[in-house]
Amino acid sequence: MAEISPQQSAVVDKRRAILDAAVSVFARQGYHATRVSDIADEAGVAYGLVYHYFRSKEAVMNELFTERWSLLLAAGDQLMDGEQSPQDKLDSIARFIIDSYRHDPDLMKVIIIEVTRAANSFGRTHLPEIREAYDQVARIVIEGQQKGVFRQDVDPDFVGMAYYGAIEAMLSGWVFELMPSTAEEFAGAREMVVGLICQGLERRA
Amino acid sequence: MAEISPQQSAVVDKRRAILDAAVSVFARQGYHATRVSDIADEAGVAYGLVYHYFRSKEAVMNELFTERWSLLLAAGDQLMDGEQSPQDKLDSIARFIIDSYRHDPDLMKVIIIEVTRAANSFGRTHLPEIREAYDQVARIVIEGQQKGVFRQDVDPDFVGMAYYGAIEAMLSGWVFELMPSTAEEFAGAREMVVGLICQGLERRA
DNA sequence: TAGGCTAGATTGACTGGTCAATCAACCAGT
DNA sequence: ACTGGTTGATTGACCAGTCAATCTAGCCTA
Repeated sequence: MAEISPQQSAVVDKRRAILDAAVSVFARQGYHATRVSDIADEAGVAYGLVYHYFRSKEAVMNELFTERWSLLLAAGDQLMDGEQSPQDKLDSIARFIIDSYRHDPDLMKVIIIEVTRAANSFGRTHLPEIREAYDQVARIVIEGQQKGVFRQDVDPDFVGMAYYGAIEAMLSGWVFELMPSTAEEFAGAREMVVGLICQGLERRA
Repeated sequence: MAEISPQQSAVVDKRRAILDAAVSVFARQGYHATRVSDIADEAGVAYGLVYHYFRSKEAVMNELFTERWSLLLAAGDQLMDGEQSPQDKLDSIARFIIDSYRHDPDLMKVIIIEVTRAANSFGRTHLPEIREAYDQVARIVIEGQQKGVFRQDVDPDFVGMAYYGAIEAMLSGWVFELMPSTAEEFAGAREMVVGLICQGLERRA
């Protein structure tokens, strides 16, 4: 049989294939239960090739995390300069994360479970980048406080952690199918977290 | 005479020693990085004795989790019948968790990191018990809605997850020393989460 | 009271299986 | 014939769990 679909570039990007395979295997079995041979098999590639492109199994995971997380941080940075209200900025952050999940559930599942919430394995390693995301929220809170729309008696850093904590919990609910994950659910859930936190942050008359 | 437990006072309780040792080793190295021999060494006991008292390394962890989590659930159950306001009930739950952490930081660290947040290893196993805790919060929210003090447009189950998510994030901050953990910090942090969520839940005029 | 019997506690060397990582050989394109 | 991608069998380390041997304490019997 002829090839079903010829690759666009002359050389098939095996490195990419390995990363994509890793995402789906990690998502299915979890990082620890995944053997390097599982990744190679899923990618349709020889075992050793994984080690040609990556220093170790851990390096594969790190690459996956960094690729996506840097997008998230970039989106957050861009937000900071915008003209939106602090509430809308918080909403945009939640939206970006949830859209990431909708767009590539496996990848986000892996990142949340194996890195963000796995605070003593990969979470340890990537703590600085994770905190950077908390800090973005904190900076939005400070802005809201300066503008007088948010109460003064909360610690911005603290809100940063709590905000991400709540969003993570929500994603976990979808990942583990504790909650339905239809398009309406995604939107509804986002409005709920953002609404809950924003009203919680409001300065009172 | 029906004296207290026969040989418990004379003979050192090795089973307890093993559990206590496991807590501190798990807290120090994490579950996966802990060898059974580490636990035995820390307990000052032979390797094989661990298997005399426990079916497996995993069974040790399960015992630790269940011992403490059942206390938490019991405290929550007792709360439900009380006369306190919904807000005070939410506060009591946060207080109980934080007090648990103050009383035995290593144990709570292990439970949070290896079970509660490790949603695809032990978290999977103990999902029902963990959800039970979310449900307690959800029931409090429902009560608040019925009394008319909480807004109607939030899903109680959702708030349950978000509430625990926020508290977990806070504990993680202490565990990983991202935030100071003095007595005042503990109290201040509790007031902050509870205040944030309760104001977020308030029905508006 | 000594001696012997039993059950349970305690020991740690050993086994069996798993898997990350290596490496020498093999190809394909130039 | 050289370079760099590609292969997969092999190695070597690690560690959970087993097991047979030893110890201890209570307890019965003579």
